Amino acid sequence: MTAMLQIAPIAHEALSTRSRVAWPVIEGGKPRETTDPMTAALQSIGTVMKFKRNAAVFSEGDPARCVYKVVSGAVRTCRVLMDGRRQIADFYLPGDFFGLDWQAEHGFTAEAIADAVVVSYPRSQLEQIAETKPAVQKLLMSMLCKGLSSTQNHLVMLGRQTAQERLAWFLLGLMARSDDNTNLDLPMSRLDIADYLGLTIETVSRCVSEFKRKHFISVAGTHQVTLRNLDALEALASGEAEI
Amino acid sequence: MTAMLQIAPIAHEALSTRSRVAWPVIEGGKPRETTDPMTAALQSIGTVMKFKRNAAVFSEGDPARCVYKVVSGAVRTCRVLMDGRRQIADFYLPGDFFGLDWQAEHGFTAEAIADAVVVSYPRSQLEQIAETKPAVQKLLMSMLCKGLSSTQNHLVMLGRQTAQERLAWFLLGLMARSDDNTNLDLPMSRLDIADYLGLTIETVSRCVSEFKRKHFISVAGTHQVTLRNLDALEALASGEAEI
DNA sequence: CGCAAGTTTGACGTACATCAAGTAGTGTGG
DNA sequence: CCACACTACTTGATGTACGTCAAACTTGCG
Repeated sequence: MTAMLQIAPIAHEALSTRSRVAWPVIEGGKPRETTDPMTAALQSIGTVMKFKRNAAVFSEGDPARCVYKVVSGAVRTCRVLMDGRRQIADFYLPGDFFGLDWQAEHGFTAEAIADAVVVSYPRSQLEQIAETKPAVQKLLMSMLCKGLSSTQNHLVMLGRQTAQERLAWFLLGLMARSDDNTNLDLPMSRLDIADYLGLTIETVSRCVSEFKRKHFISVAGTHQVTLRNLDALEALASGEAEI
Repeated sequence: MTAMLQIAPIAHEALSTRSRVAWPVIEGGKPRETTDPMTAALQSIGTVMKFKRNAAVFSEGDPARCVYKVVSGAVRTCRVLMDGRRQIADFYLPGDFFGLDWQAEHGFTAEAIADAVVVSYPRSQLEQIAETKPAVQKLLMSMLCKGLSSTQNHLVMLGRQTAQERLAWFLLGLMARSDDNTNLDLPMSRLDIADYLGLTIETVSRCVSEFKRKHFISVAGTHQVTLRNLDALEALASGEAEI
């Protein structure tokens, strides 16, 4: 509630890693960024940073000084309760912006799911640009609105959907973000999925098995999923009757 | 996903009601609005509207043409699944703005909880004002950010908290919104609370009884609650150990 | 290869949902 | 003022979806 304005710097723990790891396949997908006004205006003020798997980009309570964009890899924002329960608010894939809190402090911790490259944009400079360029201002607003809207959908899912409905919703959401390709690469672990969907790892695993049995999906190597029956998945995700 | 741009007008069903009902006691509380730049700029473009209990201010899928402010009464935003399951995204009390979707369509339905008076501001005019007055622009951004932040907190609660923790969180949230007065008026029904917290009406009722038994709260007439042990409630709400 | 981390599967427990009666509150008309 | 109905809330008995605990199985990197 009270903004404490702590002076702790943005977490740079894993900034200088140069590990030669294969980037997640996700990066092979079509780049989400075309030549929008934002990209041009932002190129100059961005700083490239690298993070190893599980390294924090920023932590809950850090002063919200920057906005970030995923270049490669993937990022999650989450909060951990005192007894270890964790809720993931969102996943960010290449091209996605995150950390747009625009308040005194970040309310969530952001961590790299897989080794990630991220560009950071100082908020102060971003605000300057926005004041002179209404197009950028509007883009910021629209990004915030999209975030709000997706968070609200997440809310409904967590409040009222069953485990199977949650998983179907999750898979279709991922599909929509990867140009409606039914071949999905899940950069995150089962635990991440569970904490995103408000379930346990075991329940997620059981639902995946159930979907395989019903031929809704097929799985290769636990991180490659192919959606095989979109109609059935969509019926589940939107809260229609069980089969 | 696809913006259909339907031409249906904003719901005006209950606009012209003039029923002489006692307004909820909430209105007696301190007005949340001081003389901010927004208020001045907005006074001219606002339209006052009245809604009877349960009347819709706007419905899911309506074109998002206006932003609204509660003058008196209370409003909820919710979504109903096909089989009747309902999730309430937020409650809005006098002074609160709602409907700030800033997208093609409203993602949720907004309904009056108690008979309500609301001011509507056309988005087109609001955008004009914002372009010339950066202060208004910033206020819009900050309102959006606050909404996002509160939705994210809601998310964690729905994903990872127990029934008792949810109720404690809810009561403390209401308290914070009413100038930290421990005497709360709940304008909403037990069903509304249940649908906000992702529970059933019976579970909410049982938790209220449990809190009474433990002397965390005392209740008069089902809608007047007094918080009697803030420490215990805060410990619960933030996910500390059970007692 | 070989180990450690991640995932799946099974047996069992529990918090919350569901179903079903009650018991306030609230408003209406005599 | 009470009788009536109606809606909202509470309480109890029982069910179930998902969590927990524990053991096997896979996967993938050193």
